[in-house]
Amino acid sequence: MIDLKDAAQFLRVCETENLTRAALLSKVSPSTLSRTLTKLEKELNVKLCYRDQKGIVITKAGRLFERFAQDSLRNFALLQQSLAQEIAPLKGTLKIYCSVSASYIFIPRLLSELRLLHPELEISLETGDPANALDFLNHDGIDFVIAPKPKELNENIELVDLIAFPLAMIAPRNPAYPLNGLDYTNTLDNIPMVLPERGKLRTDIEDYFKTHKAKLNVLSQVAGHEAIVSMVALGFGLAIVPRIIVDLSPFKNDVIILDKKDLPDFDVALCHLKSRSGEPCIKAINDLAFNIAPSFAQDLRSRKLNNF
Amino acid sequence: MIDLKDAAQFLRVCETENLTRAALLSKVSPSTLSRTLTKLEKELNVKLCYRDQKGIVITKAGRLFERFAQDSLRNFALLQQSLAQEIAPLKGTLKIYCSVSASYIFIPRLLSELRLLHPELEISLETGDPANALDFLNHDGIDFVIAPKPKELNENIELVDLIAFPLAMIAPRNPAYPLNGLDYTNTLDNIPMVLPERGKLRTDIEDYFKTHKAKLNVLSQVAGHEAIVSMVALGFGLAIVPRIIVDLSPFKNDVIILDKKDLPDFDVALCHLKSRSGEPCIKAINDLAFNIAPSFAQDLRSRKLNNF
DNA sequence: TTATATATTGCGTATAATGCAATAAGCAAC
DNA sequence: GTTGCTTATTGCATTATACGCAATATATAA
Repeated sequence: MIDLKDAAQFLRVCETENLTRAALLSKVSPSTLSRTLTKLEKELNVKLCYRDQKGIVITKAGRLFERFAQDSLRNFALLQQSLAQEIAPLKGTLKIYCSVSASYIFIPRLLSELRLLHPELEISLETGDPANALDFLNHDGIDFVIAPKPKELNENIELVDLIAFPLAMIAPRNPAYPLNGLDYTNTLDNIPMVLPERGKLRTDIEDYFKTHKAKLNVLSQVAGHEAIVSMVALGFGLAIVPRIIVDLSPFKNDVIILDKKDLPDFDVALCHLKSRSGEPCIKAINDLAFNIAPSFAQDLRSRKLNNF
Repeated sequence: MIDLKDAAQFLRVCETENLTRAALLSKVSPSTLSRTLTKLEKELNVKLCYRDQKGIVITKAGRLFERFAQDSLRNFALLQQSLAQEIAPLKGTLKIYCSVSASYIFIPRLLSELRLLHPELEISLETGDPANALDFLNHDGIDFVIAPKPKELNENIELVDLIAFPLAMIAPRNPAYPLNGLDYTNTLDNIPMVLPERGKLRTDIEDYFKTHKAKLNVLSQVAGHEAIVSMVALGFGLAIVPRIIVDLSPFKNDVIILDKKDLPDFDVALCHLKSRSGEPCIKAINDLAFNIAPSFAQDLRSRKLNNF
């Protein structure tokens, strides 16, 4: 019989029409997803999609199953909502750690949903440098951290993807800051950069320069993404930051966004210790985050971020 | 994530409120079903039913999940119907073997559904003694048999339950046949019985007398369930037959149905060789039977049996 | 008390799922 | 053509899961 997990994977295939990407989205290997497809087809006795080395094309039967999968998963989400009200409301204190940047993007919606379901639950929010946020899970009694998604997944940590922020490269708008006459629109090499002191964004930027074989000229190092925008606005150099940080900055109009299409995304996730996955509170929060994660992307698109 | 197989098992639990019986219906062991319940509860993070040595009581959350399970499985059945139309219609010849009794109960609906889906498929129907019908699968080129469900499941045979016929004990109505003055309403011992020559019904009756420690007095042996009713009507003895046979018999008004509540059911199933489960045609017919099996029970209740 | 019925759990086994690495095959650029 | 990139699939070894049997614990009935 059909497993909703498999149905969800098939939906990713329908969206992307690309097995490899769908596998990434589903957090399984392409081989697993390939086998899921054959399993579904054997179970349903129908060809769901034509597949060859060119890619994937969903069949008519596949579209029928897609609808079924969508309905089922929507119903399941609704069921979870209904069931949430049957759960004994959680009590105690929930400790969340996140960066200032993240806090005002995710926390409002997360907490307002949480208050509805579990009014008794006290929430303690700590903000700080996200660079080594994951360490807090082990030592500081923190239940969850909202952190940049680490490149290689830690064995002990379970996470829910919250959002993928596009990165943007920014330069000062004021023509009075010519940055020594460098033509920074065409080359990266040796451009003076304002960089975060450390953390995931820092290494992402270093990697980006490496793949472009450009020398990274670190002009100044700053703690906190927001401050970076200010520095750039004042002509201290160029920078790469999540675009959302630019949009929300009071200096937004003092920088220009350069056209760099190959910048990676800056993925943010809600993380907790895998060893605690069984605890009702951990599971409840995790499910909640999983359910509302898609709405963050919507919020991002509509620039509706903290009007709660 | 939820597997529809588990959801179906939970539905059986909701129907019976009894783990052991639900396990039987689902064809799994009670231990498996028990673990399915805990798995579902862990997955959904809710208590679905209270369970102790007295039995099972479904919770409010359980009822919510029951509705979800029903919806999902209904949608799945609808999906399968839709997909069936996408399948390349089957060709060739399908050979079915069944008893005369069974043929006019199941075959009409089965074949009319089949014709709709696969007009090209030729159907060859053979009728005969169901006693050793299963042997036909091995030797006689028969694809399916409709047969009494064997007590211990054969390793090589896969089956779909079609219906459970209640058995009924019947006696002649005509007071001119006092059967030697025996008070057969209170005791079974030594009552003159009309029995089928052999087959599942025969052994079921023998078992029934054994558990009641009553001597089985075989007055006459008859081939064919229908004829048994005639014999009883004519005063040759008492008999135990599927109640449906009585209801459909032209001698229906010449026998009376005795009040025996502990008679077992007479289960009928559609069987095929497990080794052929992978063949598209076998799978299609099997799925079709699985989907329409519940309607047989409805037909039985409403006595609507062969108006097709 | 004994017998029957209930659900659960320990344990060994069988089945299935998973990811890695290798493979095959199309496509594009040179 | 050839090389390099991308695509999906498959062999293989590992791990996880599912399963049923048998034993257990507990309640109900005789």
